[in-house]
Amino acid sequence: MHVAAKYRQASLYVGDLHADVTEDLLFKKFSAVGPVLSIRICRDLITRCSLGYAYVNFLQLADAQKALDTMNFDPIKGKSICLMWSQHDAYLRKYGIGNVFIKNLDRASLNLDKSIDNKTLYEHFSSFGKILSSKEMSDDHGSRGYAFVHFQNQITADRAIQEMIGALLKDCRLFVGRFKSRKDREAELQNKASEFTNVYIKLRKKKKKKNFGDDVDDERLREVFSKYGKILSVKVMTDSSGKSKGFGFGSFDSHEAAKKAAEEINRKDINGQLLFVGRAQKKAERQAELKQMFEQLKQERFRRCRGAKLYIKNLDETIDDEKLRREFPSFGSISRVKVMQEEGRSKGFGLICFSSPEKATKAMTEMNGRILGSKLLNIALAQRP
DNA sequence: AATGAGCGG
Repeated sequence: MHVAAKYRQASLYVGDLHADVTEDLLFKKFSAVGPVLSIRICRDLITRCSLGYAYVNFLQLADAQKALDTMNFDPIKGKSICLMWSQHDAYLRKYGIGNVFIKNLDRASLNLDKSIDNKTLYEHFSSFGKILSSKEMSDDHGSRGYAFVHFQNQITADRAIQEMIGALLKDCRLFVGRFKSRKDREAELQNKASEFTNVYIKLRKKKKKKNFGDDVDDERLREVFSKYGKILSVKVMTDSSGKSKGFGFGSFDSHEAAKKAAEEINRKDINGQLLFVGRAQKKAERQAELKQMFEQLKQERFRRCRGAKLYIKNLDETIDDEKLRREFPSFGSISRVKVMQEEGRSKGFGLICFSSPEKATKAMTEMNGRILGSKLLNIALAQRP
């Protein structure tokens, strides 16, 4: 066997190194398990700054194994090192075969020494077979409650999953499963969302009455939903005093029923109020969607009003949107009128959008300086931002 | 609830 090839077998990759760790320091540490042939910390060619990883080449394979078994996650200069067999083939390193995801780990204790948790995890799971790498994810606040253990082969990984799923670790019932890439996971969630069985229901906004009347309770909601299929549960959300928050949820036993309910009740009315019914979303998802819709609306409005928007200043306090609109009737279609308000009171200025710049200009020349209520109108073309 | 990142001479 070629010399280089021989030593490569006893070569360890050392990652997560503190920038100040030196070859000397590593040599002292790893020589404790057996003779070390060479050590190299990889550095930037120009600055010579540590790239945060190194190779430790042992003379004996058994010593490398021993280092891996006993020194993984040991802190050097306060930072836990991460030991792996040197593997130059990026495909083999990154490919997801044998990679296991673990969640619901205990994160109650703010454990600043992350090496302990990592060592425990590594020791626990190495009883199933050879591990390429493992890590419990953490941040400044401690464990994030999930981890990865990458086994050398899938059979071992599946056995570990089978044995460890539902196992108790520090009072936490673990979830263990095959690792899924972000892309796969997103696709899976998308799939699940399209097969929804939970629906959200509320009244579409009106000026005064925003939500359900107080007369819509669980029973009434059950009635509304009942003709679409078997209902597992309904719930009108209430505040701490038991008053309806004006929206609720229904859970069906099948996607078909939920879909039918959403399609058929949406835009129908209940006690004369128009309803919104759709797939129940998580709050963050709903908020993101609303935000995006609002942005789009704003942009559309901006495009439509380009060059045709007037600012009206010095407005009498008694003038609201409707009164302002009525004062500009003869200049063609007005697409939008808005009197700016603060706590329900006019701020004394507003804007009007016309269907064309010509109509806006005409309106301005004819209306500027006119008296409305008790004040002289001050009109200007809105500046392009 | 949560699905990573890392490889020289």
